[in-house]
Amino acid sequence: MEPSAKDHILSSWQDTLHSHGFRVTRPRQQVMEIITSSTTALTPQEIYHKSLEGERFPGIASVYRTLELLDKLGLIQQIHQPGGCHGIWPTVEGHNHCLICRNCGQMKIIEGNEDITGYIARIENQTGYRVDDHWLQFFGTCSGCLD
Amino acid sequence: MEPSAKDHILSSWQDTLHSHGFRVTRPRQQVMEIITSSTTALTPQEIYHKSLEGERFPGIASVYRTLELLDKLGLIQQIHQPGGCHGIWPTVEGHNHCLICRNCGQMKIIEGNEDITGYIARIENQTGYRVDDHWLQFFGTCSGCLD
DNA sequence: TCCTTATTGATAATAATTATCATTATCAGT
DNA sequence: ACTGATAATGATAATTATTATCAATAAGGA
Ligand SMILES: [Zn+2]
Ligand SMILES: [Zn+2]
Ligand SMILES: [Zn+2]
Ligand SMILES: [Zn+2]
Repeated sequence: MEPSAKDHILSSWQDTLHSHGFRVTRPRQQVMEIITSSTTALTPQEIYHKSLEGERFPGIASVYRTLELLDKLGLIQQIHQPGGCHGIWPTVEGHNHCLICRNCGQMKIIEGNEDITGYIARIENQTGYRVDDHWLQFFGTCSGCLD
Repeated sequence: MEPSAKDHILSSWQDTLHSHGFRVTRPRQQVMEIITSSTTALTPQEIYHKSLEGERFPGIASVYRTLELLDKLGLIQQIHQPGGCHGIWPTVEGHNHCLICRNCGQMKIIEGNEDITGYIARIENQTGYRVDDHWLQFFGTCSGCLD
């Protein structure tokens, strides 16, 4: 069985930890494993509760500490939704947009290649703002939930 | 002096409260006044602390209760940002996007007339999702902060 | 003005996050 | 593989944000 995308992210994250002088500990591995194997953006509490399913699990403080570290290293990002805003998801290289199923929470990352530069230029002219970033996210129903 | 846009929103909100059988009380008026006169999206706590500047002010519980009511009536919405997600802002009629200054927090609402329907169709084909809504928000620097 | 009752304020309870510190375990150096 | 320095953990206390409770108050119709 070839290594999955998840395994690739996991080992890349461990390399990043090591190369920054951070230790790869069991609690950190557990949290990273949960994040990378999820199909939905999980909250810190959800990550903690998932970890309880194992026979050994990290303390809640270590979950938060790991998330803080992964965030500082730019490995994760927060996903915002109308119903809740602490969803954790691996950072994807380059500009992108996310697509979330309202029903089951399943997430997809859309590699961003849309052209809204014209729209942005118009907004800058209208408002006098200089725009340097944007969030574009889509909400809907995934194919599984459509059936 | 002609009535400002803020006064117009305020009296419209009071009408909405009355027409739904809710009383227009002093605490509610204070919270509504703070929200409608702000140039930035305020958190519940910020709204409460601003209210303390007056000689009489609502209890923190009434601030939350008022926000809950305004939200239920669709009069306010939450503004999400990388740094924090409980910003309260008056709802604007129709589809729109928001533009936030990273430096001072000043907000502008852009009446949404962008054309991303082609992009959405492409995403639906790629992913099998049905997309029914989206968030598009811009971050940058306002003209005041550019000087 | 009076009366009904929706709403408030004070505060307790709950929930989420952060701080503290003695103990544990990673991993570089042998 | 063993050892030691110390980064990191777990348990728990502290802090912060939000919600629930309930007797007292005040909005607004009669
Ligand atoms: Zn958010
Ligand atoms: Zn779904
Ligand atoms: Zn500004
Ligand atoms: Zn739009």
